[in-house]
Amino acid sequence: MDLEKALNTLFVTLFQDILSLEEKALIRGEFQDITINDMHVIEAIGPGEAQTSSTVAGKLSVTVGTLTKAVDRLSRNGYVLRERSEDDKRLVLLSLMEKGRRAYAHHQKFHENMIKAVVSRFDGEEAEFLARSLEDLIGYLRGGTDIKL
Amino acid sequence: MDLEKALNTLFVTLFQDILSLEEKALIRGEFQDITINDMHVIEAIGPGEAQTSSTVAGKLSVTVGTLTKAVDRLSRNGYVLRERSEDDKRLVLLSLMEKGRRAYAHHQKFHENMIKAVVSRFDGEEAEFLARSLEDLIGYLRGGTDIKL
DNA sequence: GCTGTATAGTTTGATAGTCAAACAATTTGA
DNA sequence: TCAAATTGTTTGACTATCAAACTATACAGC
Repeated sequence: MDLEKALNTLFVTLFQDILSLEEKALIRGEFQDITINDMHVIEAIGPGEAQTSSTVAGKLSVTVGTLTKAVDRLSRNGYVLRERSEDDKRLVLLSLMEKGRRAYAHHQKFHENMIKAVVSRFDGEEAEFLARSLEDLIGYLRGGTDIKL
Repeated sequence: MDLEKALNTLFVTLFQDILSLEEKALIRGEFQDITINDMHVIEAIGPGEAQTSSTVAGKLSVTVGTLTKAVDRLSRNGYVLRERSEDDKRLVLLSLMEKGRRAYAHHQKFHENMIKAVVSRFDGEEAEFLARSLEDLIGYLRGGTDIKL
C-alpha cells in the first residue's frame, strides 16, 4: 500500500518531467517556431504516405477544425504540405516537407534517447517483461469499465 | 533495438490513454465545471496546509500570472479559498474548500485505481524493482546533460 | 442526368491556457 | 526613511480547443 503511493508519486513525477523535457528539447533546438503541440501534429502525420485531415485529427483526438488551425501555421512555416486530393476533391492530404521531416527526426531522436535510458537499466528479460506489462496495462485501461468515476 | 521501438510506442500510447482517461473521468463525474487543468491546480494545492501562489505555481511549472487566472475560476466556483496572509500581506494563501477537497479525493481515487491496475500485474519483488527503476530513470532525466537536442 | 443526402474541411465565435512585461502593494535592509 | 526586493494582479498577445454554421464535393436512387 505504501508501495502503491510511492508508485503513484513516481508516475506523476515522471509524466511531468517528460513533458517538461520535451518542451526544453524544442526550445533549445533548431525548431523554435513550433510548439510541442505542433510537434505532435508532425508526429501524427509522420514521414511516410500523405494522410487526410480526418485521419490525423483522429490520431490526435482533436476535431478537424482544431487541426485545420494547427496546419495553417505549420504549412505557413514550411513544415507541412497541404494539398487537395485529385481523386476526391473533398479530401485534404497532409505530408511532411523537408523541414517537417527534420523536425520529426529530431523528436524521434529525443524519444529514442529516453527509451535507451530506460532500457539500459534493465537486462534483456526484464525489458521484455516491462513491455508485456505495459501492453497488459494499456489493454486493461482500454477495457475501461474497471476504472470508474 | 526492435524492443526499443516497441517500448517507445507503448510509452506514447500509455501517455495518451492516461490523459484521455483523466479527462473522461472528469466529464462523467460530479465535477463538470472544471477542466483537467483545474484539477491539476487542485492537486498541487492539496488538502493540507494553505500554500502561497508562488509555491503552487512552482509545483506546476507555470508563471504566477497564469495561476492567478486559474484560481480566479476555481475560487469563483467554490473549489479554492484565496486569502491574503496576515503575517505578510504580499502573500496569497491558497487552500481547498469543501468542494475542492472532494474533487481532490475523486482524482486521487482515479490514480489509485490506475496504480492498482499496474501493481496487480507484478508480484511484490517486481513492483519494487519497477519503483526503483522509475526512481533511477527520473534521477537520470533530471541529470539532464545526457538527453540532448 | 437530377436531386437530396452524406462526407470532408474551413470558418466563426466562444472559452481556456499561456507568457512576458507593466503595475501595485508590501516588506526588508542599509 | 527610503531604495531595492518580493509577491501577486493585470494587460496584451498568441495558441488551443470545441461546436455549429457553412462550402464544396461525391454518391445513391430515382
